[in-house]
Amino acid sequence: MIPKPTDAELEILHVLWKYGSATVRAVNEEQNKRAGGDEIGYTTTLKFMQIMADKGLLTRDESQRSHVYSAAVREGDVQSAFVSKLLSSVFHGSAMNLVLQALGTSKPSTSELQQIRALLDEEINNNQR
Amino acid sequence: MIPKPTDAELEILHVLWKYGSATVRAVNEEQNKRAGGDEIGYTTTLKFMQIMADKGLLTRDESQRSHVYSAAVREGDVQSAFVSKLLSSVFHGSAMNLVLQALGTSKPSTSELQQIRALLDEEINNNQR
DNA sequence: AACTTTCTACGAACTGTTTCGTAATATTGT
DNA sequence: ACAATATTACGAAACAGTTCGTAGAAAGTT
Repeated sequence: MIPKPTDAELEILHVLWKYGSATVRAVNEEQNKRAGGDEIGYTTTLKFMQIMADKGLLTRDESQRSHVYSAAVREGDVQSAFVSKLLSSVFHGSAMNLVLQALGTSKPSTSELQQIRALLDEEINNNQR
Repeated sequence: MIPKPTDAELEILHVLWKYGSATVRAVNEEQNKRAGGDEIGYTTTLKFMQIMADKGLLTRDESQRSHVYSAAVREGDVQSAFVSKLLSSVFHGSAMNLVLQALGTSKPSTSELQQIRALLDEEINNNQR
């Protein structure tokens, strides 16, 4: 089972999922480019990436002086872990309620709704067989 | 904006949503009836309910010696807050991806899928107009 | 009235998360 | 070679969440 990342860890994972691999410096600069509020200190980013490597969320290549990190977990797996947690802790395990809430909360466009519908049809067909 | 409840607070809210209102004693007993692992101490439940009343998550009637608490937030609003947070922190704001992940993670039955599809069709029709 | 039980309030310990300062070491520029 | 800069590692402070022990007041029992 993969460890569920914290908020700060998720930010770092997003950068690494986007770029594939990166140094602490590059990740920290990307974070601060996005950041609205306070700047995130370099050593803060460093510390998290070290912790995450310990936890198994990241791998790193130490052959260069500036270590190069990569995500060790897939984005889909992390999303799945969060969805499972949310389902059990907030939705009594009902995926249907979650889906309805997601649709209600975020008003997707008609074309997105149709895409979801298409996926749903496929799913139903698979079940039938 | 309603404060996002923590895990322990959520457990208490579930009990109060179910029963409408309850004393600390009743909530604590319900929690321990469900609990798999360690018992939750009475004062632990009490402390949380006091904190939650301060935060505005609960209201309480102090006219009796045993104070009677009720949820001050609707379950749907709390679900919506969690979905919003999850969307922005894990799904880049894409409700569609969240829906797909929810369907993939939890394998709903065919009849549930059909219910969701019906809702979706309604939504699409509303948009068209 | 004295004893026991139940309740609230408060404080404090413990854990996990976030943040950064400082020290030690390596690299680069003059 | 020396100074300036960049990088890692470590430790610790600050904050939030969770858990409970103890004290004191109120109610119930004998």
